[in-house]
Amino acid sequence: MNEEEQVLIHCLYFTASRFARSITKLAEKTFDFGDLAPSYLYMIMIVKFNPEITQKELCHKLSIAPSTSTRFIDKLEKLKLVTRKMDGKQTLISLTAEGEKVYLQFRVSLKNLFNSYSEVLGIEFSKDLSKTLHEASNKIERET
Amino acid sequence: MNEEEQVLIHCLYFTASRFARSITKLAEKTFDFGDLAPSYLYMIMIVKFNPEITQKELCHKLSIAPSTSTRFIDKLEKLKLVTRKMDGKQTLISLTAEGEKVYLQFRVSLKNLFNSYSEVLGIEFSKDLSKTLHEASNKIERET
DNA sequence: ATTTTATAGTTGTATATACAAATGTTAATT
DNA sequence: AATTAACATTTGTATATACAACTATAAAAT
Repeated sequence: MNEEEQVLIHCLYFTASRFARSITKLAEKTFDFGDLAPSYLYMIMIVKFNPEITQKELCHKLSIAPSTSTRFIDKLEKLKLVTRKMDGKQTLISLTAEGEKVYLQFRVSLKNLFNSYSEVLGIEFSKDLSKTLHEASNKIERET
Repeated sequence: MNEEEQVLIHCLYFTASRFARSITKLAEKTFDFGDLAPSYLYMIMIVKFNPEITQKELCHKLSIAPSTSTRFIDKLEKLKLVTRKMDGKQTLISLTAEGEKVYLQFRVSLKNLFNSYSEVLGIEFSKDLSKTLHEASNKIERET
């Protein structure tokens, strides 16, 4: 193995970005929701479990920037999947009935996605890796 | 832990994207190259180790789409860090003297980046995780 | 030799995402 | 009560990235 490869393999920034690209491609193939990219579906899920969640809290749970959340919610609102309710400084987000329906489909797709990558990477491996990444993100976000 | 968190933690698409965002932020803080985002630096490194590399090969080594490579090279060419040489269907990419200089600085920054995340995640952990992600990407790209 | 097919790269267009500056709203200080 | 500071969200703008359609070149098949 040459030096270049060594560097690429050992750089977590590089391997992590590449891995995210690979698995995003897989996710987009598996999730067939017309216009909705996978990230929107996670937002829907979080709202499902936290009705009237504040936008700030949503950002935190998804690890996205506030401006990104505004754009996501704009789109979901236009599609009539969530509603905004202003409450002083804050904005509370909830699902519409249509949003609930999409959520149910999403859960099915999630299983499919899990099966797709588990087939390639192995079930236990996938679970472990996912947990590891989750914890590593927490550490980085806490410490920086 | 509630169901929502369970789902988020176990979905590799989600944890991988989030982790990539976290570490990209760290990388952007560490790499201070004015206009050049980290990905460009990796491209420079690969060209450094493979003078006259074809664009296709570059795409493969970086796992990026051809159109993305065109845009990257456009930018690097404009900054006079690489040169294009047409050769039939193919385009060969090489570093300029200025590109070589940037490469050297980049290697220093890479060490800094490694130190940043190793401090938070641990040295061995970081190395292992990086290797794991590298291999997992390979598997996914091979099998899909 | 001409036509067809395959391959490499580019261009148009779209999207997720971010940061910085602006806006609006509540809380704190004087 | 008036001013200031803090906070939440939005808007403007930029960027990495992708796909699909296009162009240009080379290779293969007739």
